[in-house]
Amino acid sequence: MAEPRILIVEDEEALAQLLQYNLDREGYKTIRAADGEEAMLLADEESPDLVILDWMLPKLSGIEVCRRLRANRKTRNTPIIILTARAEETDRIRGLDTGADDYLVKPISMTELAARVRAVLRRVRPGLAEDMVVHGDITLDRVAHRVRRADYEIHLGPTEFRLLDHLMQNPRRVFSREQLLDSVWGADIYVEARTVDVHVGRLRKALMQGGQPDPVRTVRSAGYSLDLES
Amino acid sequence: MAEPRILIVEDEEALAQLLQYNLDREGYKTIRAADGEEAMLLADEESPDLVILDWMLPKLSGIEVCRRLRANRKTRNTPIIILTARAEETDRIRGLDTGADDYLVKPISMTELAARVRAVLRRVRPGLAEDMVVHGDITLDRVAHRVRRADYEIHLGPTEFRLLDHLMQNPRRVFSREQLLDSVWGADIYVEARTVDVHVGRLRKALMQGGQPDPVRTVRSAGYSLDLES
DNA sequence: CCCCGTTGTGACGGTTTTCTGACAGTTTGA
DNA sequence: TCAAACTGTCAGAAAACCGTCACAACGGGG
Repeated sequence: MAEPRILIVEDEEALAQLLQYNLDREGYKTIRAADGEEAMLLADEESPDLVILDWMLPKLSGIEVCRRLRANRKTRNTPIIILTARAEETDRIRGLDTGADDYLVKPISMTELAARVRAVLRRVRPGLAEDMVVHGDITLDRVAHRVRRADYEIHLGPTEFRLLDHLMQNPRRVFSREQLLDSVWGADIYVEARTVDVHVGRLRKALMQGGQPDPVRTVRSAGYSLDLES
Repeated sequence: MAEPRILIVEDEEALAQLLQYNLDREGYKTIRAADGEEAMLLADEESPDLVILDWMLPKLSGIEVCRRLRANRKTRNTPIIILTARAEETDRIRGLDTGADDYLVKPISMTELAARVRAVLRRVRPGLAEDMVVHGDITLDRVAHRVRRADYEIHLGPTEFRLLDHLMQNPRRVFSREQLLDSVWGADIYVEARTVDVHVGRLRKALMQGGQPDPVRTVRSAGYSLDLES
């Protein structure tokens, strides 16, 4: 579940496939919706990390999809990149004010699209694009798949690794068990919410080798967060 | 929270003043730097919420400023909007990959600039706009689930946390016990009205660690309100 | 100044939430 | 193919929290 999931909302078959092909190659997981209604459905079910949205769509217009995504609590903070054929300024402004994060004018350059996607994702999930994440004395290396803490080499199982990775992307932020299940385990797979506790426990034990303080904070009836100091 | 501060990095006097004038009118506080070195200095000192950066600058080029801002821990997450005269795609990509969040091609439309600024700030600052509440020396962070008062970290149980959260949304306003029960406990669940007293008491005790004055005002036969000073 | 409705607070039993060790099934890699 | 590593679930223990009560303290009107 490490790679970001991107929802592509585009009715033109050819363009959609082009987008999917290129984004797949960049290491993203792509989902496709052919019209506005399907988009809303998938956005809710899959909770993607980014939505690429055509401005002209059958059934629901892009602007409407945009507005609804912003209105829905679950998708409120999901970034949106708009694809538009019309380059008029008024349209562009309207898009940004509806809550879109960026837009691209057709015809689209794939290199530029990739750059925009990286920029937007970096903003929303800082550390995602980077190979290393550091928080306090904890270092996580995505490439080497290694974790160190203050001169200790820490061995983590796959799940604990992804869990720590996710927590480190937004340090100090509290994630509910459900959120963690969604983003660490995956939105589709079902496991007991209590399972998170167990893995947090294992993560703690691993990270506390050598008498280091507990880096995970439990927030009663809310979830967990990565947080050194106290 | 106070109005967002914007650092404008632009060597052309005329354009700089135009930008300042318009952004001031939109309710932002603006700071001005005339070259790259001054920009780095001010960015570090003032830690603005957003940087508007000309691509062509004396002393330090825009791309260099951009890179350095991203390298500095303090300014790493500060959003950057780039102003460029050249519209070549390669340049645009380079800007975004260096860590810029958006760019505008000169000549600049002020309406569009305002829209971009709004869009970028909304993305980056949900933390200050709605996820954090401040009243006097008390700070409540909904995302990190933390409460601080004048350098003291305050631990609150779930109920006290929600209670304080609610009181802070309308400081100085008096809430009756029934209102508090409705909005903090929930309209459906029934508990004794006096229970509010107990939790207010616990909240007070927690908030007064370190000899701080009592921030909760009791209004006889009416209710409670959050109110520093008196 | 006294009375009485109102509020503050320590104590306490009960409940909810979290922690943790154990365990059985599954995957992985040599 | 087999052992080691990993995973999810569960149940009991521990911890944190909750609501209620009893009584003390308070404060304003009479």
